[in-house]
Amino acid sequence: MKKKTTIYDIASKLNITAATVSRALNDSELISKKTKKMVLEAADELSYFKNRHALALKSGRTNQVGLVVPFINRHFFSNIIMGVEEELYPKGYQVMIFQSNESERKEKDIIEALLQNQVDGVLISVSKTTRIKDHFNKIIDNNLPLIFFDRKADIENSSCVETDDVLGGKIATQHLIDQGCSQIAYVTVDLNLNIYTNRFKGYKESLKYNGIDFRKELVFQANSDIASGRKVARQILSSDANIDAIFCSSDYIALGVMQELKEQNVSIPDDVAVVGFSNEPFTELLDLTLTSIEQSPYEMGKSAARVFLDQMNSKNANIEHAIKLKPKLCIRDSSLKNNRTMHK
Amino acid sequence: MKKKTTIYDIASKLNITAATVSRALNDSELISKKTKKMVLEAADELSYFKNRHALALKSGRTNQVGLVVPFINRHFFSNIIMGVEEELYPKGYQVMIFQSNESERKEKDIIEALLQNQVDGVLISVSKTTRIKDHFNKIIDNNLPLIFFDRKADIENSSCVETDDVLGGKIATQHLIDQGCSQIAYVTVDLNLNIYTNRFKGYKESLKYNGIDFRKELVFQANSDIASGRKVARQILSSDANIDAIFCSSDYIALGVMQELKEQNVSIPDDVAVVGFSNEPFTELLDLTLTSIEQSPYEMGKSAARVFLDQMNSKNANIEHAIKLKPKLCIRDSSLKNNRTMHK
DNA sequence: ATACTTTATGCAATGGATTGCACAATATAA
DNA sequence: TTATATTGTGCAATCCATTGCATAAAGTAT
Repeated sequence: MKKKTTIYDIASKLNITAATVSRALNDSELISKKTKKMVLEAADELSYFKNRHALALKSGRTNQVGLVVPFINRHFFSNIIMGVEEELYPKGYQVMIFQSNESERKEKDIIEALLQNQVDGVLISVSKTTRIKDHFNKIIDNNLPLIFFDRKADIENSSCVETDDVLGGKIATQHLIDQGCSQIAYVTVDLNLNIYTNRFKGYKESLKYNGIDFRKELVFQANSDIASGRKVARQILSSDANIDAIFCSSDYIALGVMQELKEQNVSIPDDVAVVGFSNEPFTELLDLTLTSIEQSPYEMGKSAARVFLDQMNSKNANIEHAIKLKPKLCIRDSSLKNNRTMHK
Repeated sequence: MKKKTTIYDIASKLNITAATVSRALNDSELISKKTKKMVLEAADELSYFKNRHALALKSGRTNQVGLVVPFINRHFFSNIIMGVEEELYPKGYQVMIFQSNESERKEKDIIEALLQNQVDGVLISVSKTTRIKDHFNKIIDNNLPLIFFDRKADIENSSCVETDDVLGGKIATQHLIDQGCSQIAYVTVDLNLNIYTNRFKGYKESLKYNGIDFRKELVFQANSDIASGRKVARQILSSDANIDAIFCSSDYIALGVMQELKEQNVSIPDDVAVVGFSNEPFTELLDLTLTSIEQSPYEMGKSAARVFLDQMNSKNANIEHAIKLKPKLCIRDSSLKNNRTMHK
């Protein structure tokens, strides 16, 4: 069982003090070149490396930030992680990644652990089930930057980075209208969640802007999965609503919808155009590629990381930032009507 | 700027010593119930939490493990992370996740950082570009468990968990043969990488086992992407090889192949059956779903985590484990011939 | 050669929690 | 009441690196 090498080991080997070794290792100008060289060589020989815990204990800073997401293995979140990492790693920060599994309990535990770790800040996307917010306030109480991304909680002195979902809803709807559609069904997920109410809002605003009446009977509800998409497609087809487009607030719903429409011999996009939301990787791998709204998770991660850095550098953890990222429309086959068709 | 609460703060508030506070917080039986209660209440009031760095410094243990993957946002790796996390989190370990970006340089840096963090062990999937292995030996030198998963390096006293790729190649090929195919084209990626040579080996072994001659001209090379898959499909179709199946060592190649075959009006699976490898999420989302080999990354993560725990518990970090996980065949439309067809 | 800089190093405290040993306080036995 | 357990706390060292202050050694000026 080999003991770890410390500066004391180096010091005693060279018959000098730990203080000198420490200074030499940190390239202090107080130390002669000769000694520095000696120390560096001895350090290498003994395969020494700094103990970050001793450093953290002494300095109170760790150069670590906590990053909490509901699930690591979702396309959206894993790309946010990428963005955060790539922004923070070059600045010397280590990113500690945790997943809450959408559990309030685990989220609390994680934040407790992060505080114990004395992290320099926390970036988090709130779990769906979280109702209390003591744990967030603890972060603020400790004077640490707290940055929410995608899903926020209402906490004073915190910052947030999110997608402009209203705009997302708008541009998707506008696109369908531009393609000549006017009877646009809307499929929403849980309207208790902010992101979905906002997308819905965008849909309605866009209709209004284009002078199209909003029809309540064109709004349907589903879960964010394929089976639910198929089911809602059947509902839509069997209703009297004579629709020419379906805007789904989730790509998985859109996929289910497309599968069902195809089976029922409804032609996409000519009979019915389809648009999804989130731009999941599969959207462009399908035979009939799916138009969708890109939320740029990678950019969101970078942006959140930059907000963190800002707050750190300005010494004032309390400046609040609120950033809304513009979503982008990715037009694909499911909604792009053939020009010849349009000219008829 | 609020200072962090320490046991000394609690101690002075209660006119007792830090030692007593420490014991009370750790529920030592040396401390009276009355004192414990006092301490617990004061701790809560001052919103105290332990400083993990002080703990780590004292004990030399951190209950943290390092997890290094090439990229976090790959389906395969993010699910490995899930597996590791779910196995280790309940045991009180924190998993520090890092990505090497397939860079040897970054991999080295990360391991240096992990050692500085005094992690209790390292789980890693080696970057493609890594040639040197000093950094791995440093881990072993420090007597820490080193567990490779999916991609290993040849390091003494380390363990590894990997997919039995030979078996994967075999079962995919056997399946195609069972479907009545005998002229099976094989598309490989870089044959310098272990996983691909092993899959190829499985393909050949299976042919032999079934008494089918291996034909060199049925082997093609491609990169693991869609465009490359389309290209290789064109090559295959324009060659004289009269094939009835294509086994691709990557799902992305298989997707490209299927797209191209469809465009050229080759019927799948009746004219040509197609099988991929890795069971990417999109395989079951396609119109024509793709048969593929599932490598169970989640299980791989769990398994790697268990190996780590084993090594920790046996006090002997040096026992080597070598685990091969059995891949599973996921049969879908791209290879499953209609029974009626088969009976003809 | 003496006084004064300049340069290089050492000493010792610090950060927060733990823990072996010592000791005080209380309880029990004689 | 005195001797002996038993129970509850305190003291002080430890883990490792940093850093203000003191001091020794070498160099320069007079």
